[in-house]
Order: sequence, then C-alpha cells, then structure tokens
Amino acid sequence: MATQTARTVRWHPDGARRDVIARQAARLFALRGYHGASLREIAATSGVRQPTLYSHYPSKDAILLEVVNRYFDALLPRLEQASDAPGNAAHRMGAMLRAAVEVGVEQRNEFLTTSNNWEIIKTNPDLAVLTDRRDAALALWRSVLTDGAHEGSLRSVDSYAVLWIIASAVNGMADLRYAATGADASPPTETLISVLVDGLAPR
Amino acid sequence: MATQTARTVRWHPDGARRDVIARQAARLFALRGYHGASLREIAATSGVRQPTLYSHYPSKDAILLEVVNRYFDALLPRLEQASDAPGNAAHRMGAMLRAAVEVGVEQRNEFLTTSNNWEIIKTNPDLAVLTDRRDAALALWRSVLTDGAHEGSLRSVDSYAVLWIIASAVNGMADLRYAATGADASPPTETLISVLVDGLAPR
DNA sequence: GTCTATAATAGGATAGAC
DNA sequence: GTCTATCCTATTATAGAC
Repeated sequence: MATQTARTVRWHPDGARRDVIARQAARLFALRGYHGASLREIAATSGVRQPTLYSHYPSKDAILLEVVNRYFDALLPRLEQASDAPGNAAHRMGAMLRAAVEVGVEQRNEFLTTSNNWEIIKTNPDLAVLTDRRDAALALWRSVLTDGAHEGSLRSVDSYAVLWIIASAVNGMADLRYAATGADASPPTETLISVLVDGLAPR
Repeated sequence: MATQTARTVRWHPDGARRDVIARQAARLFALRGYHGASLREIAATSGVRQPTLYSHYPSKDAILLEVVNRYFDALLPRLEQASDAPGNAAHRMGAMLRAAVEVGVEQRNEFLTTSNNWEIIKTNPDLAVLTDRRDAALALWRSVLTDGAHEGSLRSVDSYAVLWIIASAVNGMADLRYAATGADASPPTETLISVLVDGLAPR
C-alpha cells in the first residue's frame, strides 16, 4: 500500500533520528571534546548501534559539521537583528552581547562544540565553510565597534583588542566550567553586559 | 669506574628529558586536547620512542598531572603576592588580574591544558589534588571580592557572578583562539584590567 | 634509560543480511 | 534504516634485550 515501509515512517518522521544523533553528538563533543567522544557512545545515547550512524551521516566529521552549522543557524539571524537595534553603538553592542550570550546558552552544546574544537574545524578543509560563517559574525561585531569609536559612545581602543575581550566573555558565559560548583548555573549575563558597556565607555 | 653509566649522566643531567616531555605534552594537550594528543606524538617531539615515556612517567594521566601541577606551581605564589599588594580591594583585584593573566601567558600551554581539560581532571580520582590547588586560588579571589564589596571599592554583586566573569576573562587572555587571525597575538591585558576595574566600580 | 617487539584494547569505517 | 560481523588502524601499555 504505502511506497515506503510503515516501520520507517512511524519511528522516524522527518528525520527525528538524525536530529537526536546531532543533539547527542553536540552534548558529547562539548563534554569530552571531538576526539574524546566516540561514535559508539554517540550511537548508544541516540538509541542505535554505531554503524547505524552511517545511514544518517557519512563520517564523524560530517556530524561535527552538522552540529556547528546548527550553532551558526541560531546565531547569525539573532546577531544581525541585534546589530540593527535602535540607539547608539554602545547600546547596539549591548544588544549584540545579550543575543550572543542567549544563543550560546540556548545552544550551549552546539556553541561549546564550535568554540572548543575550533582548532580541528579550521584545519579540516571539509569544514572550511564554517570559517566563512564565523567571519560573517565577526564582521557584525567589528562594524558596531568602529561605529562606537567614531561617534564617541565607545572607547577608542584597537577594535581587535575589544573583540578579543568580547569573544572570550561571551564564551565564558556559556561555559559551565566557570560556574561555581553546586551554585546557580545560570550565567551573570546582565552583570557582564553592564560591566562591559560601562567599562568600554569613553574614560 | 662510575656506579652509573656515563651515558646516562651526560645526556640527561637532572631530568632534562623529563622536563622536555612535560613541555611537549603541555603544548600538544593545549593544541589538540588530552584525548587528541597521542603518546607517540609527545614522544616524537621529545626526541624519544613512545615506550621511553614510561621510564619518566608511569602513565598518560601522570604526564597530565605533571603539566597541571606546573601551572599551579607558577600561579599560586604570584596570586598570593598580588593579593597582598598595597591599596584598596579594587586595586588588589587589578594586581591579581595582571598576575593571573601574566602567568597564563607565560605558561600558556600548561594553563590551557588545565582549563580545557578540566572535565577530565575533575573526574579522575588520581588527579584530585589538582582540585584542591584550584580551590586555593579561588579562595584568594573570593577574599578580595568580598573585601571590595564591604569597603565600597567594588560593586556589591554576587561574588560568584563576578568570579565567573573574572575566570572567563583571564582564560580568554591566554587563549589564542580569540586572537584575530594574523594580528598581534599579545593579549589586551591592560585594556581588560581597565575595563573590569572600571566596569566593576560602584555605579 | 632507551630501544624493538608486541600485547590488548578502542576507534572509525565497510559489507551484507533483513 | 537498522542490524551483526568484521576490517583496519591508532592508541596505551608491557616485556625484555642492550
């Protein structure tokens, strides 16, 4: 009757299994690093045997590509929207900080996979597209920082220096390694934004 | 004539080979992560064959222990000294920030090995001593932050929140992943200290 | 202390039945 | 799409000669 087996349709409508694999891979890549996370463990936590992964992705690299693409899929529209917010550049920078941290927290595993395995990503030719997506995000940041320096709402320091500080701060908010043991694991996002906006104001 | 072979004494006075191994291991652990750095590569860049590592360390874990201990050996005295600096708590916090970043940059590989592999360290009972050493550093930070809140030289926000921001900022200064490609790889330490001291001043 | 040889295991990937 | 079985390689670690 149906042209595809009922079993396949009932269990995995529109690639749900593929999605589960990507989410478990993100969790394990973030927790143990790309090399520390085995396909066997990714498969086990996804409810399949290890060779079944190859019915959904052609290689371990391809799973990493999917995870990192999911992060940029979430980040780039939010960052673009924030960079178009009303107000001066200092205010827009605050909006971008909030957006970047929110995405980093919402997609924590995908973000930490991206950040913590960047050395692998940037040296793998199959993943070169990801460097382009990161560069798109960096261009938005650079734009708001130079705007702020010109209009006087932000300190006139080397924008590479400020970018370094911002990138590491955003990373820090998403990474629970900096959370106190046993304490609240929600990052001090508003404190950070306030500290950076105040600290980067003209002196 | 001699009670030990001349060959041994001439080639490795006071454990030079052991030191080279620890330094190369730190470099590779920082670059590729603990799981991504193989003993073969550590041995090759140290000028020996892989089984020779076992004449200097009993296991891969033990090499990690040595690397992370070297970081805390460098950090803790410098951090204690800075926390005793003259001036108010805001000033002492600035001195501690400078000390922590300087040590993180001077011992970059040892520091990144520590930070990036903390999940491994904290779940390995053989490495539990390292958690104690980290806690010693945290106590110094907490002390200066509560002093600052009491005397009014620092914002009265949750010290865990400020600690989170400080820890990730120090980490960021040492990690070249945040440096712009091709640009100056020396971190904007003084800008960061200024941004954090200004940004954490009472509002 | 260093080497060669090798054990023992774990990892990514493929073949082929269902 | 999923499974079992298996290949091939890389990895940590040990044995024993020098």
